[in-house]
Amino acid sequence: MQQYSPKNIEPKWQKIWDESGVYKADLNSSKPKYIAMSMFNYPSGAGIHIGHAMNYTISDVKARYKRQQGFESYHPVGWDSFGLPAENYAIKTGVSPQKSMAKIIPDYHKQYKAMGWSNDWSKEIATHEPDYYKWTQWLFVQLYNNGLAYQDSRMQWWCEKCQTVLANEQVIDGKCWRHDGSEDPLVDKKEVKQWFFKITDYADELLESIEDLNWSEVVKIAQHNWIGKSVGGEIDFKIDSSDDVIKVFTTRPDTLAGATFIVLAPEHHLVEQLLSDENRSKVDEYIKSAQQKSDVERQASKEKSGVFTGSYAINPITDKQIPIWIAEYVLVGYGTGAIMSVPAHDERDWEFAKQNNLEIIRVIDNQDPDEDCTTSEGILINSDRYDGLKSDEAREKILEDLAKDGVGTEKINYKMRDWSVSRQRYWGAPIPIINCQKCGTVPVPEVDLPVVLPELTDFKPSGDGLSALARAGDWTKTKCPKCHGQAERETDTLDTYICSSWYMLRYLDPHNSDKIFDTELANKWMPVDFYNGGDHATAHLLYARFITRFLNKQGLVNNPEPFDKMLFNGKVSASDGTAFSKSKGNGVDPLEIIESGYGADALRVYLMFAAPLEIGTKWDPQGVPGAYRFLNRLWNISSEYVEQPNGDINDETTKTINKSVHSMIKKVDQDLENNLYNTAISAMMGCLNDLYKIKVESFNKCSVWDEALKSLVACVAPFAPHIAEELWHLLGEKTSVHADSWPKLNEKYLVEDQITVVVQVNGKVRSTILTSKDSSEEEVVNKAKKDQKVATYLQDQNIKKTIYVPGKLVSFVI
RNA sequence: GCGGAUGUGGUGGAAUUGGUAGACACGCUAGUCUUAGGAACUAGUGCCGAAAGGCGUGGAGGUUCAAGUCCUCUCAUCCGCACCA
Repeated sequence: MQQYSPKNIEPKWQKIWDESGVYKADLNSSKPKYIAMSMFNYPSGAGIHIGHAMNYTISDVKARYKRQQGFESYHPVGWDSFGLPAENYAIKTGVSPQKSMAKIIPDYHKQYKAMGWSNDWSKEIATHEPDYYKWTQWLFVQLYNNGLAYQDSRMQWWCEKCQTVLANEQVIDGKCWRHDGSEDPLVDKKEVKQWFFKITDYADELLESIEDLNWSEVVKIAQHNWIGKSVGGEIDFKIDSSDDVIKVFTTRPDTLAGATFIVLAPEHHLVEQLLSDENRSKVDEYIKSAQQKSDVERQASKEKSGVFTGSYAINPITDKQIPIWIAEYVLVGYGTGAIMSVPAHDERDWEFAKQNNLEIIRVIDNQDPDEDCTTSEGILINSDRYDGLKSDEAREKILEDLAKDGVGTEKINYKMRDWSVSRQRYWGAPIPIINCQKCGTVPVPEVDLPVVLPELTDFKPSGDGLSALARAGDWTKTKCPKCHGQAERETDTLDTYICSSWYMLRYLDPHNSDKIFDTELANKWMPVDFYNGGDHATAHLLYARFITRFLNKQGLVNNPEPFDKMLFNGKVSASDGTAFSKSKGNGVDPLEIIESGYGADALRVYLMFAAPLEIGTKWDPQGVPGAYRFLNRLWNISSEYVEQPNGDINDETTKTINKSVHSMIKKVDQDLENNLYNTAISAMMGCLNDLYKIKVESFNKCSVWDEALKSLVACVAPFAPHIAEELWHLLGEKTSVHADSWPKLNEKYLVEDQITVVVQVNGKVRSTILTSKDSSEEEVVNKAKKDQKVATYLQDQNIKKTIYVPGKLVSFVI
């Protein structure tokens, strides 16, 4: 008998699968389709880590399960290969990202195959290839042509030394990643012209359709909050001794009379003209320090810092002068960048007023809570002619009156902002726009796509906030498609989130050179049946929804949503509960585990068994050996079995085997449908333990044992594909276990003749009795009473009450 | 602060509509065997107790014949958003 040795069997089957193409999906197949995938991989030089092992195994199990059930199952693979890390690496080393990707991606091929993932390699895509980004650019042009792409300015991190914008990631402890010495300056914010997609046009439909999504709740809630719809009003506050007005968004127009001051964001466009001379230097200093903080930092600090501008506005209800302040916690990006402060009815405003000695006026009187505690509705006070109105009446009335005077309007506001899609960087898809002095911004005609990214030797940004492409000389010079005059190419590139917002569609038609994808194929295969990942609850998942909705409106795909089931899986953290990190050296390398002899199968089983998928888990060094032991036992019983002589087994044993195996099948089926992988695996372990006990008594080659072992092997196959394939063949099968092999549940084996009934006395379990499944209530209760243990508790006392739950329990109350 | 969860043995975690709490696994203990291995197999393992029995799902109450599960209050931890006007 051979020992279980993953080192021998895993590479063997990987090669055979490669050659036989068992994982190649026929997109035109007449079989029912199933597509399972995990979030796009960004290829870095470090190779796959345990998080990848987790994510891709989850979707692989799903794809394999469906393939074994006879679905045309597609588990795609591709690379989100544009992006900042490759560019940073290129800047440091001078090696072009094109060259590093050409080396890195083939390494990933080996690693994916070593993990035993059932990817269809014939349809592999990579976003940095012109064949792919031609369509990313095409998509940009469609959005542009539909009025959904526009240019505007937004504040950006800025490094004075590099003369370039920085990503959040490139700002480290307030300094530029390349200029982080003690003499280097802190980074700053600067207004930069950018391209935007008008995702806010889709805010309502993205919000409304969330409830229909079959997604992990956490993601749905996160998206809901991210879109952040709030209904209120926009109110004009006239500036005293000026004709200008400050527009303010509020969800509480009813509290308008209590607005005792105005707060502007430091970047608000009116700040400059509001400053009195004595306040100017103080305010300038304040603004500068605010700009060195991230939005998060500005809003997180407990101190409600702020400065007075020296100017006043007029409250439209009370006509009182109210001071205009500046505070960093007010952001330009949300609402109008200005708020009316009602300290009496907003905790944050209250703190600000207290700290800065500002007036506080109560304008809502909450009724005595004793009168009606559930619907206590505030009544307006100190609000001039609105006194006595209920809050929600006042909201409407005040807005109505303001509207009549042309100084207010109803307004719906969203927290979500438009999607900034331009990057002043080299390693991305060039924005397909030509800047012409005469015609303005002109999209590149479809025949001229792709605009190929030239391979440079120097990848540093060009200063003045431009990408390295600004130095690409001839490349930038072109003719205007409209007037044919001299013109220049846009040198910004596209945000990589665009690449990943439509890739699921390209998976369905990866080699199409005429179209972004074939609509018929997309209609057949969309939406993606199963999608998972442990990141991007908002950004990527929202962008993919937005783009799919856009393509749907263009008539390119029927279904407006990209992903049917989306599982937001937990992460594996280090044994000490902290995140895995290179610098801490607490990482676990999946390939090392495989090569150490435990193999990919044991690693996969451990990861899927450790915890429910939606909950994270700590890495347990004993976990993989434990999973290995299970597989080893499966190996040993199968190897022993094929050496047994032919023979019969008795009816009793046959029943026991069938019952164990079929209840396992039932549980595994249910759990795989519901993504409860951990309990599916424990059901298989339980079944294997049963078979070990049975084989001591009766172990002959026969159809019952044959079926039992094959069923178990087939159920293990999605999790541990290599050992399953090996044993499947050992047990005499000629075709692969990875297609059309799923065992059929037969409920008749699950029927019980004898049922265990629990007997309670005064609510405590005192005994259990065995009864026939056909027994009447009377029979069961009588049997329960006679049970020796129960009888000692009942003694001769009166039974006040008897509760009978058929097939489950008898409960006596005495 | 707001929103969302989650609290079960030494550990990871199981427990349909309320109906035998602790499945499965790790760890540990004892034993068997030996081609001494990263074995394999067998038995045991919630806590207290010699046993009978009692106690046990963060804590305190409550509903019920019966509560991990339902209700009220409370404590703790984690995640998301981040002063959202």
